[in-house]
Amino acid sequence: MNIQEFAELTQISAHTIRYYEKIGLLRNINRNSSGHRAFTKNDIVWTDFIKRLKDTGMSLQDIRRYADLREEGEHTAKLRMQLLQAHTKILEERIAIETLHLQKLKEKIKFYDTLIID
Amino acid sequence: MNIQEFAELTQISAHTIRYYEKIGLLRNINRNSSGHRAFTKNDIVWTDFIKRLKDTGMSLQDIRRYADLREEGEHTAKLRMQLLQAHTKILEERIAIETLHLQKLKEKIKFYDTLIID
DNA sequence: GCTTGACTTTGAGTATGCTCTAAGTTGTAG
DNA sequence: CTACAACTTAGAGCATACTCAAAGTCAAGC
Repeated sequence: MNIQEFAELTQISAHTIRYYEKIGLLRNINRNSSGHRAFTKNDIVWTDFIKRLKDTGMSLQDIRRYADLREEGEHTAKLRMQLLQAHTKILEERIAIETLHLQKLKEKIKFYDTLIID
Repeated sequence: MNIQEFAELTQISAHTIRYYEKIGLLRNINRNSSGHRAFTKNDIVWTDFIKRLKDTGMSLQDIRRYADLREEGEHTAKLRMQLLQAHTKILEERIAIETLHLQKLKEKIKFYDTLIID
């Protein structure tokens, strides 16, 4: 599929997709005879994973490091798993903090509620 | 207290504190006879609240709008409460999404685990 | 009274993650 | 065969949130 279809499916702009390729997040994207990018289903799977890492607060630089390891092959699988484990730990901590923040905000709202009578 | 003590207590650099004042997050900071900022306990309470909003993903611009309303006085209390309610909703949604991401990452780790035997 | 150190201001510089522009190429439709 | 839309690249520009630099002020200690 071409870049527009891929952009549609992944919900990432064509600009950003090219940018992701430029900084090494996307690799080995096929090209057709006219030099246009030809994306595959595998590219979608990988891109969705990039989105997941990004949405959970991983920097593009760190995602790129993961992509580097992926490129190096099977022998880096254990290391990649460890990186993912470290990341889930950070994520768990963030969810815990956000849950606390949420509770505090709700307390503040409750306090506002006692002040406002109308 | 001076800016260094305040920076220590709030865990925000003096640079950033001045920046926050410049963009209107901090207001009416007292000054001593030499023109140096003299922070109060109230400033700490408000700054901690700024941190909470920021840590839950609110932009400095939106925090500034909240600060504007706060400055306008009591009659904006209801509106501020509504802004906070809207923000808690966004936060709840984000926590839900992150929890899903966490689950998916753990599934991927489990999958790595079946691949790696050593 | 002069040095020292912490403060002050204005404005410039930086990192991240896009986002867009300019100039050019290619493939299909009329 | 030419117009046109969609692609290509390199590189500039932008928003956010800092972060720092330069030049100056001020109070306390020697």
